[in-house]
Amino acid sequence: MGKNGTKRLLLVEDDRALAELVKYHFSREGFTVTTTAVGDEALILIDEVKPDLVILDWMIEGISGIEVCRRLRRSPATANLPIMMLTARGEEDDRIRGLETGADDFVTKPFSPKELVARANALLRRSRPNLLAKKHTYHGIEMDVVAHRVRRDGQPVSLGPTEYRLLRHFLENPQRVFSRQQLLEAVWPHNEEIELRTVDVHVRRLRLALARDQAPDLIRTVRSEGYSLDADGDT
Amino acid sequence: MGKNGTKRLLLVEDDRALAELVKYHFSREGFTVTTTAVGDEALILIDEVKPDLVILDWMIEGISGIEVCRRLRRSPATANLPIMMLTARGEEDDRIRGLETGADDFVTKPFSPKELVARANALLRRSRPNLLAKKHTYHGIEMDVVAHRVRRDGQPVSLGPTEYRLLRHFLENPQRVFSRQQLLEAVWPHNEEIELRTVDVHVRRLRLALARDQAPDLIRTVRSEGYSLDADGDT
DNA sequence: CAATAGTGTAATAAAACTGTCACGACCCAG
DNA sequence: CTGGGTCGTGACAGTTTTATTACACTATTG
Repeated sequence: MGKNGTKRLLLVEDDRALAELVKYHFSREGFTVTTTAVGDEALILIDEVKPDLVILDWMIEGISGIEVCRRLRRSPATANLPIMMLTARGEEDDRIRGLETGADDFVTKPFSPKELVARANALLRRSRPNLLAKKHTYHGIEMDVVAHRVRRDGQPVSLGPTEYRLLRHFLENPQRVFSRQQLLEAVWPHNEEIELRTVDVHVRRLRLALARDQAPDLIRTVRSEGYSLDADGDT
Repeated sequence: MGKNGTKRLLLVEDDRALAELVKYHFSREGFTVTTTAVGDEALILIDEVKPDLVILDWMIEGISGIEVCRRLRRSPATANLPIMMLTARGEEDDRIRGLETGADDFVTKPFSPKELVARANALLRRSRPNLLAKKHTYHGIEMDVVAHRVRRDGQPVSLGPTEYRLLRHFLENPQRVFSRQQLLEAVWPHNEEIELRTVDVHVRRLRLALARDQAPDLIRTVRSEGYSLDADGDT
C-alpha cells in the first residue's frame, strides 16, 4: 500500500476513453492510478509502481493480457498480486482460461465502473487482509491485533492483558487525552469498581514494556487531566 | 477442509434443478456438496458442515441470501468464509450491494457451471491458499496432508487424531491467535459439548509431540486469549 | 474379544497478572 | 519557601489463568 495509505492500481487498457473512465472512478475511491496501454510496459511499471492491484485488458498491444497475467503469476515477487481481467470477448472458454491462469476476477465489457470498483474492493479485502487485519502503528509502535503481538522499533514487546488493551485503546485514539475515569471505562471490564490510581500503575507498566534505549516515552502525562499517546513528549 | 482433504461446499439454492446441476459440476471437481434451499437452515448447516465455500442464491426462502451473507460476516467464526452470490436479478445496484456486504464474487444467472467452478477455484486460491496446499510448513514443522504425516526438523512426529487436526488448523492460520472456543469449533467435531480447558490438555499433548531438544516451542500461549502457532515465542 | 491408543475431566501445582498502598518527588499558587 | 494536590515507584498479597498429572472411559484395531 502507498506510504500514505493510498491503494495503488495499475490499469493496462488500450481504449483511452475507457481507461479514463475507470481511472476516474477508482480515483474517487482513493486509488492512485497508473495507466499504460502496452503489455510489455505493464511488466516494467509493476516493478516500479508496486501496485496493490492490476487490472488487465485481455487484448492489448505487445504481450497479451493473459500472457502478462501468466508471467506475473510465475514470478515469485508478483505471484500473489491481485489481478482482474477485462475483456470484450464474452467467450466462456476465455473467462475460464483467464481464471485458471491466475486472474482473480474476470469482468466482461461492457461493465459498470462502479461494479468494477466494488469487485476490486472485494478482492483487496480478501487478498490484502493486512489492510483489513487491524494493524495499528504509531511512531515505531506496531500492534498486530490478529496475532496479538506488539513491537517497538521492530523488537517484540511483552504485555499483560490489561496493558495490551490499554495500548490498543491509545493506538486507536492517538494524541487524545483520556482521564483515568475514561480509561477505566474503556479498557477495564465494566462492572468492576476500581481505584483511579490503579491506572497510573498500568500506565507505568506499559511504559516499562515499551521502553527502549534512547527511544522516547510515547505516553504523555497531562497533569490533572490524564494520559495520552503522543510523540511530542510533554512540551 | 474435509478430513480426507476434500473441499466442502455449501450451496444455498431453491431451484432444485439448478442446484443439482451445480452440485454435479462441483462434485466432479472434488468438492463435497451440501445443499439447502432455506436461509435459516443455511446458517445451521454452516455451523455443522463447516464448509470451505458458500454459494448463496440471493432469493431464497426464509432469510434472504444477502442477509445470510451479512450475518456470516458479522460472526467472527465465519467472517472470513469465502462467499459467492448468485442472482437472477441483473441489477447493478444489487451486485454492488452484495459485494459491499461482503460477498467475494457475484454471478448473474444464467451462468455457466464451469465458469462458476473456475471462479470458486480462483476464490479459494486467493482466500484459503493453505486449504489447497498439500503440504504445510512452518519453521521446521512439515505436514504432508495427503500422506497424513508430520515431521519436525526432519524427524517424524507421532500425533493422535485430535492433535493432528489441531496442528493442521494452526498451520493453516499461522501467527493467528485462537480462543479456546474457536479452537473447539474449528478442530472438534461439532455437536459435542466440550470443556474449554480440554483444549489446554490437547495443546500440551501437541507440544510434547512436537518437542525436540533445543527446538523452540512454536505454540504460543496468549494469556486470557488463547493459543497461536508462532515462531517468535512469547515476548 | 482383547489390547492399545486416544479422549475428556477434574484436581493440584505453578505462573502470570492485578489492584492497592505508602512514600517521596514534583509542581505551582500563594 | 511552603502546603496541598499530583504523579511515579516499588513492594505485596490476593486472584486469575495456565501447565501438569492422573485416571476413568470410549474408540480402534488386529
